[in-house]
Amino acid sequence: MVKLSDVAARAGVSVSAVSRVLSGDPSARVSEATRERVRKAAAEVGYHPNFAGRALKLARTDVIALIVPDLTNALFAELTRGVEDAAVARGCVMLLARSEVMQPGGKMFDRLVGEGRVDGIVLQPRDGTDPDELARTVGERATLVTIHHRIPGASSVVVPDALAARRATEHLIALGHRRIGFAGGLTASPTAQRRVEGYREALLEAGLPGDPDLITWHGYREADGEASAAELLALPQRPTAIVAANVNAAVGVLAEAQAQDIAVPDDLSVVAIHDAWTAEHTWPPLTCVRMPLYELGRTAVTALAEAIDGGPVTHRTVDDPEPVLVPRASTAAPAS
Amino acid sequence: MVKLSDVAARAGVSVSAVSRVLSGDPSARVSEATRERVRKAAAEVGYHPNFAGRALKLARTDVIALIVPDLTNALFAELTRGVEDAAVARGCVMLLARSEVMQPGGKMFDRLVGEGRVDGIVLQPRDGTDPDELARTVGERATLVTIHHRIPGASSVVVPDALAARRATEHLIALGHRRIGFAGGLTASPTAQRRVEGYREALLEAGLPGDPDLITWHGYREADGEASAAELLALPQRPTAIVAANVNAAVGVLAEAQAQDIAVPDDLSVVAIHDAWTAEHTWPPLTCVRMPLYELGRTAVTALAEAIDGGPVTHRTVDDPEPVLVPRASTAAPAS
DNA sequence: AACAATTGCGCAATCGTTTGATCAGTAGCT
DNA sequence: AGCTACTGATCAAACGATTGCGCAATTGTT
Repeated sequence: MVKLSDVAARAGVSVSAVSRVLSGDPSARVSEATRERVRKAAAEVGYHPNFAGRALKLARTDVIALIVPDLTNALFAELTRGVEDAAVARGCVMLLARSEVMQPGGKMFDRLVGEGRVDGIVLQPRDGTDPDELARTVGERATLVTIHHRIPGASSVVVPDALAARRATEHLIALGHRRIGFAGGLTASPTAQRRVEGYREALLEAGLPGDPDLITWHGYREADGEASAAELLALPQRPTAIVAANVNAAVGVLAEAQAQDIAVPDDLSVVAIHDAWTAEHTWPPLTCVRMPLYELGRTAVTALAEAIDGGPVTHRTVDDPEPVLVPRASTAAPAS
Repeated sequence: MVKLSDVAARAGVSVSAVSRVLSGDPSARVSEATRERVRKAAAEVGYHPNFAGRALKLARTDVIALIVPDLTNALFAELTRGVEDAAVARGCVMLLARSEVMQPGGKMFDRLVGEGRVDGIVLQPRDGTDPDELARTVGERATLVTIHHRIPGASSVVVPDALAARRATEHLIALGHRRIGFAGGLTASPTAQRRVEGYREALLEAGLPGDPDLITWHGYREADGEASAAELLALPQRPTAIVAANVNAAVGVLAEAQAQDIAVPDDLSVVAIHDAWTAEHTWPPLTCVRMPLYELGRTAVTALAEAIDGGPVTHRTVDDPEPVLVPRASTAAPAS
């Protein structure tokens, strides 16, 4: 591994000079001729600053961790890209981890923050995580930004959930649906709460009755979508359309409809909040409301960087671009 | 951040003694009484060894990187779990990256290995990567284990692709199919080559003719599966069953069949190589051949650890557990 | 021409950990 | 008592990069 002193020897200067030149210290007093020789020498031997030495001296690793509940979820693809792009733009490396193994309070989380392996963490808490307990276990030890959730003492970033649910519902209303079901996440999930709120607003505004039976709280996974659909389709007065709180749940809704021989979209329209490539390949392809997840990731990194630099705790909502409806084949006017 | 000297002061001993006790140095000559005091002090102040200091001294980070083409692919879930479990068992942290941003030869890859951020890398090359070029850009700079591919000079681990394809094909033959299509990956992909080989073996053994028209080479993504299905279903003598080289491609096959109003499994059976939770939620649920991807991940870490410790380059095939057929609803006896 | 200010660069301490060398004290042996 | 052998613990030198400070040499000022 080529080090600073190798470059220094080759350029015929001291290590300090090399360090200053290569790190671009503006207050460094080094002649342009020397700078040139140093840069040339560094390039020739292929110098890269040793990570450990640098981290030790600077007490900074330029690593940020992104912890999500489930890496395989297509929804995290956009988020991950956003976080990674923003991290790279700041010269950081992104360390990605599943929250299953990287539970706050867990051994691995301890290592991450306790051993000073990361400068900060972007965390999407799992559904059902208690915010207060999370705040307690993280405490002062790590710089944290949460997404989709707010916990005391940490910055957070969310997407306009209510607006997205509203757009989805409005789309169905515009098509002529009057009995619209909602397949939501867990009751405890603040995201789910915001979404059902948007759904209710849209109904209210259209002068439609809000039947509580039409709202289910199962969760965000396929199986949860199936359960929601089963519940809604068993209703004496079955809905003609369903807003699913998430693409995965929507896939479950489609599966349950298929299993019950209910044609989509002829007998049942389905619209999902969030978009992902998986939505294009279901049958029928899913109408979605696309959320600014890429920007969510970027914003989270911005918030994290500010917090690391000692900035105040902030709570942001990503509202650009707005949630937008992506019409596909799973929605149509009701049959009747 | 509490450090060694803090623990030492609290226990009333030198830092060296603390270091030796806590790192469990067997050759250390420290009395049991002192050991106890040190451990107690460390626990009381919540000591974690500083990552940077340790890495600097030991020239080892205990971080391994896993680089895959696409994080959102459900197939990587098992692999990732395997790598992570094995890494944790060795006291390592896993850094996960998309190969898109972490291309060997790219800036980020350079930082990873050049700055000494990782001890080694488990890499799944993207389809179409030239092995020789990969070997050249990585060179001596990083300890590497590739999965699914072999490149000169690096250890590798693969799964029994031929056997899996063979099991899938045998399943269809047992159901009574005689005209079986193959929706393969890219021709350049060695994985795809091995799979088509297994497919051919099964046909041969059953005494069925191997029609080259029945083999397509589009790729592993949904769209590729659709293209493969379109090609196969347009054949004058259409196959009654298709072996898809991968779950995602199989989803594409299902979508294309739906689009053409071809009923699965009544008019067309579909079996996918690999299993993933997504396969349970397609319509109809996909019959799959489950591959030992978790073990692939574990084995890759074992191979990497050996290579890091200076062991020889090895090439392994994970053959325990064997590929096993998971029957679901997408396969049945042919209609005729 | 004398002095101050500035430029260009190197010295050496520092970050936290590990580890070979060292040293004082005690026990064992003759 | 005199010697060796061992025990229990400390000292100090690394690892590689950063940075405040100091020291010449040069330039600028009067």
